[in-house]
Amino acid sequence: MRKDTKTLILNKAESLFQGRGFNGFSYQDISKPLSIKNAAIHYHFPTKADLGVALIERYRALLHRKTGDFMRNGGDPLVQLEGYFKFTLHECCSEPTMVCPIGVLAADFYTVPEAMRDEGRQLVNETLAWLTRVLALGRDQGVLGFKGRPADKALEIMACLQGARQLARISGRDLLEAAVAQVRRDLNLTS
Amino acid sequence: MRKDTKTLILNKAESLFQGRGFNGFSYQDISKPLSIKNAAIHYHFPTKADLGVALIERYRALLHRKTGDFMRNGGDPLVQLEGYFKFTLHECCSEPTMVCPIGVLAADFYTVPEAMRDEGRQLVNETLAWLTRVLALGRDQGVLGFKGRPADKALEIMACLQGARQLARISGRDLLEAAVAQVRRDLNLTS
DNA sequence: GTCTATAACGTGATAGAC
DNA sequence: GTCTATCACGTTATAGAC
Repeated sequence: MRKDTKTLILNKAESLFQGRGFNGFSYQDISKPLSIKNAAIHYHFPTKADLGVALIERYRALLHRKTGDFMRNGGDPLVQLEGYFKFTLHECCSEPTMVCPIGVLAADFYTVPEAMRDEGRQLVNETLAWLTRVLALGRDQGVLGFKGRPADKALEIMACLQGARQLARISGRDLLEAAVAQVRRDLNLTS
Repeated sequence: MRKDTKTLILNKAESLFQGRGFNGFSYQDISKPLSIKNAAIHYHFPTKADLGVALIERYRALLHRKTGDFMRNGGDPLVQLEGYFKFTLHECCSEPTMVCPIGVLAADFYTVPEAMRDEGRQLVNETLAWLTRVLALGRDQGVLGFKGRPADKALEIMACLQGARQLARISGRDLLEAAVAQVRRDLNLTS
């Protein structure tokens, strides 16, 4: 079950990226625990910018896969919304003390290569567009209740989950679950 | 109208901190535009940790002053809520492209000295407690409508504003205003 | 593909003159 | 309170052997 070095580097870099920010880790932080040398990292990712872009690209691909999975489940908007909440709570980050890639990207935005910024913009826009469709469908079917345009509600929900993860990191991880519960309450979702 | 060097350093550091994160700027980034030397910064703030703590402390004091001002306006919960929205939209950051101190702190949390983390925890807890009181009062008076406990709604609102600022930075600044508008809509606030 | 060795630079920090 | 000069270290990155 061993993986190739490139994947091991990406995995380690990902947890460092989400744990300490793009400027909060160095090549040494990756190479030492993997028992390799810095030069090996440079072979796979010539510059740190290349590594950063690869990280965002991989996360974006993961999200594509996930929203695709949600969609495949009969297209039921409730199932899709549940999938999104579950992803946010348990899959978007390897540990509860991590910050999701979008949060890291936002904080380090102007210190990061333009290619990473581009990836981030697409990530945000795609997620908002997907969530807007889910909400519109749910309200049309009468299984979701909210005021205003679906696009605005989608923005509010995504922002809330995004911000809740920040607050949870600073002040206690249960804040994330409490925020999701309140979002569900607002949408007239029981259970 | 000239200010003392210590304040000038703090001002410059603040915009760098909110613009690039705690690990995204150096003493040179402060000293060069101010036409002073690095050693002058070390005189006022012996270590970068001291500078970071001073930044959070100052922001926390600003927020205390603001929530005090809100309270003084007759204690009307609507006025207080408006003040909070206005602060978030226009006063919490010097420019719309900045990230608020809490967002920066969350991203850099584990790379930052413990004293800064402590300040951050108090900042979050105090703000949530204040907002909870405002919401409870507003619902008791019948001028605000929401489901669930005031503490959960306060968390949701604060998280939403926090996250909206992130998304706005990545994908366009109008997202922040749109998110606030939706929060107001949810609370049955017209205008 | 991974290594050793090294370059070129920026970093936070300190000592001591003025 | 601010300066010059300097330190010890970590950083990203490259060249070339294996």
